[in-house]
Amino acid sequence: MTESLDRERMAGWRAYIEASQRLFTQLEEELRADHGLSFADYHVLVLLAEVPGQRLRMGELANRLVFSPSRLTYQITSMQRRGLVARQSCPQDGRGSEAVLTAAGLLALREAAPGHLASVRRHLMDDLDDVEVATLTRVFERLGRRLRADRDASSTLSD
Amino acid sequence: MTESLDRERMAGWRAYIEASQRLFTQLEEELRADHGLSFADYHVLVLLAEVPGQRLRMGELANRLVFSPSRLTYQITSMQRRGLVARQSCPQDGRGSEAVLTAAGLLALREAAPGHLASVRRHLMDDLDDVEVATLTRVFERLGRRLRADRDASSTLSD
DNA sequence: GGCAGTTTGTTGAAATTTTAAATAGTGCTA
DNA sequence: TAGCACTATTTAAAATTTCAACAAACTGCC
Repeated sequence: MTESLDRERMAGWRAYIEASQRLFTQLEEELRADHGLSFADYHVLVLLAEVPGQRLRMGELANRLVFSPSRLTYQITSMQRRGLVARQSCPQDGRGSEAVLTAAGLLALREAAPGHLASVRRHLMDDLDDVEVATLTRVFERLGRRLRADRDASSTLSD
Repeated sequence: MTESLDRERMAGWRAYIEASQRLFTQLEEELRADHGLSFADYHVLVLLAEVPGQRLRMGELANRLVFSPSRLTYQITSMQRRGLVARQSCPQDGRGSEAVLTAAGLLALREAAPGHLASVRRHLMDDLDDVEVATLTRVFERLGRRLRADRDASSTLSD
């Protein structure tokens, strides 16, 4: 009984991971072909655009993206070269620096977003009914909260 | 109205992608730390293990993993070096080759699977009720089917 | 104030991974 | 059998990621 329940859950897991992998690959391809942006590029632009001042500390950005510090440095340097973001040293903390969305970055996001969101709708959302959307949202918001909490907890283990 | 519906759907999308990214990162970390396997390694092992003869043509494997041919060659060569798979030329088609699961590969999978599946349960499945599992399964099986169909269709466009 | 210990972010070198173009070998078909 | 298509690999280059050091700046404490 637990056995068959497990099997059902594992089938769900398999379906989830395989379809997600495929979906992410597909979306990244379209984003790159149509707008020259990687998934990470796009995600950075979104995160910066929706925050007051359109700026975030490197550390905070790394947390949200689940990137290592040096990986984020690389990512931001690359975006800086393309003019999508700028770097500013942090007023409050001389060690820190902030990534700031540039006008070009905002423009790039505005150009990419409609097409990208249309892809998301076409590949995923349009096929879901309201109950499914609600369940999906609930499940993944819960999961996200829990994973963030886990991460915070494990980084505090050394205390 | 369509407006607010869209907003709900987009919130769902955001939650889904962020939590999934976090989950996959976490699971890959554990898999690598505990068993020295990448997600791709593990996935190859699973695909080979569950197919009769424990062997798949390179092309078929590439399709299932959504890998380019040369990327798969690299992946399999790496696993071959570690003794997890072997290569055999295909009897039916002299051009082709097959990746075959080795005893060591099967062993590695058997060692890794319980811990990995436990992680999956702990991070994701244990927190879902039956209705949520059913919805998740249904949604992603449908999505997977559709994405596979899309890919097949687009590769046949040249006809 | 000044020192020890942290934290923040970057750097540079190395390792890994991915891509793109060219290639070798085989199958199919006119 | 010639020509074209298909399968997979090779090669070199590019892109990405990690790791270990590092510098600068903050903290708290004496």
